Amino acid sequence: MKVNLKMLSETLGLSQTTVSRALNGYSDVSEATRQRVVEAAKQLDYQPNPQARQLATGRADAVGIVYPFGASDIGDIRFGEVVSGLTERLAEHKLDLLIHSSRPDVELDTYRRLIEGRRVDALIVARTRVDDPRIRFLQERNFPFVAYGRTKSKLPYAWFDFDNEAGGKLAVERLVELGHRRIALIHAPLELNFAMQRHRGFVKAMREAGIEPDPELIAEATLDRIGGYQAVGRLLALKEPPTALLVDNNVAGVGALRALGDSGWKPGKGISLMVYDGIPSEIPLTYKVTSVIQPTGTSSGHALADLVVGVLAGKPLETLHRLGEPCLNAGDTDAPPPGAARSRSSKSRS
Amino acid sequence: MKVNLKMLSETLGLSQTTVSRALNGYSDVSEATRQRVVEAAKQLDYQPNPQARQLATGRADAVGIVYPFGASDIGDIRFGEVVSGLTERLAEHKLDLLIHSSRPDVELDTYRRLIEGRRVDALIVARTRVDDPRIRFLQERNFPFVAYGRTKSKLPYAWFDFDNEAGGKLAVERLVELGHRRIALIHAPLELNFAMQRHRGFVKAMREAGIEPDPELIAEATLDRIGGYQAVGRLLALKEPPTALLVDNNVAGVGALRALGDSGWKPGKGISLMVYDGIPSEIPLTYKVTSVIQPTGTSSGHALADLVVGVLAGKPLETLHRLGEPCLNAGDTDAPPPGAARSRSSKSRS
DNA sequence: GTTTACATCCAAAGCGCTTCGGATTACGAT
DNA sequence: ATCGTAATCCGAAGCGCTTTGGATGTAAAC
Repeated sequence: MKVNLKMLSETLGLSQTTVSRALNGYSDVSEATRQRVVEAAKQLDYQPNPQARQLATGRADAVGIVYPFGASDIGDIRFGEVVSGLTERLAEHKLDLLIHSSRPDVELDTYRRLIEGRRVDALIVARTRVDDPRIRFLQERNFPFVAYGRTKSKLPYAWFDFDNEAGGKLAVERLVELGHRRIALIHAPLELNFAMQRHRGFVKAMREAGIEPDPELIAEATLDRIGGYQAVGRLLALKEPPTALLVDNNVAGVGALRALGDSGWKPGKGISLMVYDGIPSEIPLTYKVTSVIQPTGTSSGHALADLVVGVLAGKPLETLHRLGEPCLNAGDTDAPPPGAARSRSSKSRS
Repeated sequence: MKVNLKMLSETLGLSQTTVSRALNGYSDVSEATRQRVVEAAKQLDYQPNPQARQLATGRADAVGIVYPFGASDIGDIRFGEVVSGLTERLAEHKLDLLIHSSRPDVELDTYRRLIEGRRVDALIVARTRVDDPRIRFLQERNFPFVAYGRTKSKLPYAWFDFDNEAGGKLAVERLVELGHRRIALIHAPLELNFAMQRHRGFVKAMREAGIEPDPELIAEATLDRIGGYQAVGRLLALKEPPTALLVDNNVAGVGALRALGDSGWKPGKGISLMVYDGIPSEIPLTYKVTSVIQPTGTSSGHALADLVVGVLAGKPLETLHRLGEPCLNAGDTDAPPPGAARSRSSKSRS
């Protein structure tokens, strides 16, 4: 038989009020009784009924995330890790994660249902777009949320994102250290926030290195394998092809890798390759692609959870921003430009 | 201001009882009033408070799934799809999906928390093991659950699984049609349920085709890329190597593919390759690997959801089994055995 | 005209928890 | 003695819904 507050309080000879307050850490119950209560609760294996508590407090003790229906492309590889870190950290705050999926066209309906049905206290908006209707929707109703990725918005909101500009800079610096000057960027469409930021980081870093980026070497590629494949084809066909390649996402990166392979390229020789986010680990078996990687999915999940907790605690939104620091993950696809002295790269600072 | 049952019933001039019963489809309210009620509810945008309802009914209107913490290997690629299909179908029954993650060593604690905290009405046990403590745990407490994958258990339980034997048969039949007789199987450790079943299907199908499987051609491989890579190496080193290769999972399959590539193999020539589950679509760009594939993740999700609903409805567990039918997905890695007439394969029935 | 049987509707009692607004006691301060 | 204060504790009123056990009215059965 499930024990409830009433039973617990009766066996203790206390009122429900006191027991409840003792358990919830109120200050108007003596330390002695609190001990007794806690002890008895453990003894009887008392577990408060969440629904009753939620009804009384008006909270839902859950946060929601809407999963893009049927998605299995970019980001998915990491999604599991994010969920993992998220639920782990949320659990520490007694929050559950409610996951829903919906097709993009009815996404807002799903949001509406979750909000108006009071099933969640906050939402996490994944895969933000540059101009994101979901965020506008939530801001209009003043519903707590955390954005996973930034977006254009005048109003303050909590977000977690990667420092995409810094990542571009890391990549360029490394390639320049290797001796490259004709560095190409293959980037996703610039309406995507991350693409825009990475592009900006690339250009800025190039200029800081004293190299004016050659427009010819900046290739837009659709966010799929074919895009990367074709972009490499175009770049290799130039009269003066690049000596190094930076791909701003791993999906196009796979295509780029394949295109290089088809052209007889071998890792470590000829063109130097660097991919943002890292090629999914299943692919290269015999060598590793050098990449600019983000914090792990798990730590992103933790960060998101912390932000959610902050939002729910009513902290000012301006303070609720986290920027994940990218880092360089050296692989086997670094290569000096043709004719360069190898010494350049070995002199490089870590 | 959020409208509740009381307000709704007052504006209608009816009792809360009647309104509630009207909304919940009881038969003791006239069709006329039901119409009025439904209409008014829509008008006022009435949304019942789930917590209150749950408190009153004792249900949680949610099902839980425990996600293996930090997992990013096998199955993950599909996991998103499964979740997607699951939440979609569950939503039709007004059930939410609660997702938790936990490290394997504290998995049972997570289960206990979810159950005793009454946060969920049922659980989905993913990635079943042959002897699964989680299932024993749930059966002991008589808590509703659906297993995603079968397990050893005397007691009846609801499960969804693939017809792994049938899949092995499909594969073998196809290879035999192509003219192969020296067919190798690379399989995961047999303590894994799926591996055992697929192995059994392979052997059975071979015998039905009149071929006694050569133990030399059955290679166990660890469930990772290296395992597949090494297994292929061993097989190719035989005095009489196989002319066709069947890999029972896509993780080892990637390794096998790489091993073949390193040996100078080209798809469609030399060894015929077939992989269970299909190589993740990111990998081969210029050709497709022939594979035995399962129903999509989404449809698995649907099936799981249906089973959950069945369990909650109290249907006899013996009736709550679903077997996903595998099918052959023709790719470019089919190849006739050396010296065989091509006509064999073209004569094959679809 | 009285019964029986439906068909409709409703009052009130929970579900198990939180919390507001006191009550009670003890004790040094006045 | 009396008062003020602080420290503890508790009664009772919800939170918003479902559900039991009738009440009421009406039409068919006797």
